[in-house]
Amino acid sequence: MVCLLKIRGMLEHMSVIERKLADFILDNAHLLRDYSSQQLADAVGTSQSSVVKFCQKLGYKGYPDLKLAVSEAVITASTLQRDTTEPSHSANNLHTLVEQLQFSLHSHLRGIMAVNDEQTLLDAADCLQGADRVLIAGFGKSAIVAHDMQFRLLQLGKLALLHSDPAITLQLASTLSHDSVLLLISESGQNTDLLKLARFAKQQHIRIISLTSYKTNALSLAADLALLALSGDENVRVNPLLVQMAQQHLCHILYLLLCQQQNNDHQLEENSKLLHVLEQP
Amino acid sequence: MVCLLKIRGMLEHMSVIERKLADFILDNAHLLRDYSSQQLADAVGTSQSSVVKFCQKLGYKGYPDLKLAVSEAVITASTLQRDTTEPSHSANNLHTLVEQLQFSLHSHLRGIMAVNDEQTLLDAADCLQGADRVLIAGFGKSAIVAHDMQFRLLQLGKLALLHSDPAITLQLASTLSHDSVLLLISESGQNTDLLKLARFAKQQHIRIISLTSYKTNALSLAADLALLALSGDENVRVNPLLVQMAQQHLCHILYLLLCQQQNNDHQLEENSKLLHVLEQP
DNA sequence: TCAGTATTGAATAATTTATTCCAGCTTGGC
DNA sequence: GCCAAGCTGGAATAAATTATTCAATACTGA
Repeated sequence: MVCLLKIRGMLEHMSVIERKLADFILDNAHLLRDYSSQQLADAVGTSQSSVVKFCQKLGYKGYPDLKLAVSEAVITASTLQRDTTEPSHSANNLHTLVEQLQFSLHSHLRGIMAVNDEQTLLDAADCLQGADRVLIAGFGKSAIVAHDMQFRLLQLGKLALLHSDPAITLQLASTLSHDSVLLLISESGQNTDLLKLARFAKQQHIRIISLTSYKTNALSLAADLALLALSGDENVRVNPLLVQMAQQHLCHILYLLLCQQQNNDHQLEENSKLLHVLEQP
Repeated sequence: MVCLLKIRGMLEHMSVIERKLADFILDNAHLLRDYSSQQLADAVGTSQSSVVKFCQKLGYKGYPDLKLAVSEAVITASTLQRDTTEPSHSANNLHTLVEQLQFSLHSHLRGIMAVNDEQTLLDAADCLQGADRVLIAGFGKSAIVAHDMQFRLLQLGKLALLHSDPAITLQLASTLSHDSVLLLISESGQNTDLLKLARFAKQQHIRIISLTSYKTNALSLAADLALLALSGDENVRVNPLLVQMAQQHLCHILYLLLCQQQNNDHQLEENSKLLHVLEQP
């Protein structure tokens, strides 16, 4: 499961041969079981050594390691499908749509703990916990996630800054201290404004947490802690939804971790009282 | 699955060493993944060649073949277990947290089609489809959902208005026509500003869609179409997350319905090109 | 006891996988 | 536009893993 997601997530950053290998594996995951590295190389039209290098680049020890991971993915996928009464082709259009969306979402969220190092998540929570203030930056579609995260942090009584204007966000950055944290949210990890922010924060020795959707990108490289919300649904319309939901899910996990850490329920209660007052006429 | 059964079935007819091998594999099936034939031989106290012969005797081509079969068995067993016996109380805190969150989320999203009338959803999509513009209103935590929905609609080329200030939102409402739609998002359905908007829209005969979290409330009563994103987790910290995710999920369903209806992929592509440009340095 | 058979492991062959090294290509700086 | 640096991919080769052979030993039934 995770393995194929990982491959899909890296598709963009691959060379021609790597891409061919990736495509073949994604299309024929079930065949890989009976392929040796040489056979795979022949099937794709490359050399055996390139296959091995491809595996290692993806983070596997070698070919057998990848092969096993892919086999696992194939099996879990098929069992999961069997279990969740899989996307039925019922006569009803709407129900099918919803079922498929929920199925994809469920599968993708499950992959989160696999692509993110456990320690990184804990560290990120610690980092936020210790921060005197957090500047969140995310523009475009990432703004939604940023907005969400800001709300969570405020709910915990943590000063979280966010502005939709990149220039003002930069100004806000200048108010940060060494104890502050910069949280950068971007799907591609290439957004110029965020990179500027990252550069500034690096100069000032302000800690950076990134939340992106590809393993290696300018932002995650610049970050002290890099969180990932991979995805990789082939449906162009569904994929962005999944990526976003995955990002928010990660934020929610961080939020719950922080809740646990400070374990001060009264803070939360006060806040919910506050909101309750706001909702009253 | 089959593999381990097969081994068990042959236990009686095995020699001493074979028996030792079988026992070890049955007891440590999960370890086999990382064992070479030599390592297994050492672990059992026999020779590597005996391991291979054992595999062949069982009907496998060789050691890697058996290894793969055992791995498959382990995985199917564990996935089945994970799926049926829900939130495991594993030693690991973080994993437990995440599993529970995902489990709750999955269950709650599944309930969406039960609490929402199918026709209402379709009508809501039609309604949005036909609107010349959509004014979205949602404050506080609902603002995140509102933000999300605005983004989706804009992506479809639909003019969607949203402002964080209630007063300005009211001003925006005055620009609506009979062909417009007002989308009101609120958890409780009691927010005064939203009720004011609803009252105004009613006077002007502007259609209202509500998205709330309780079956009967002032907003849903005032709305022409009432969507529901119920929840009800006992955990005070998790519940708000679930409610919000459910609301967003509903928005996403509407979005996908609209996609289907207009079925104009090029609009989407144009937009993604647009975003691509924005992401470039 | 002894021939016949089965089992085992050391040695070795065969296969598969991993690494090294070099050629060709792209990239970025001057 | 050119050169250096770095990256990519493949041939050759090394290393590792797996499979086979074969001889020694143990067991079985007469």
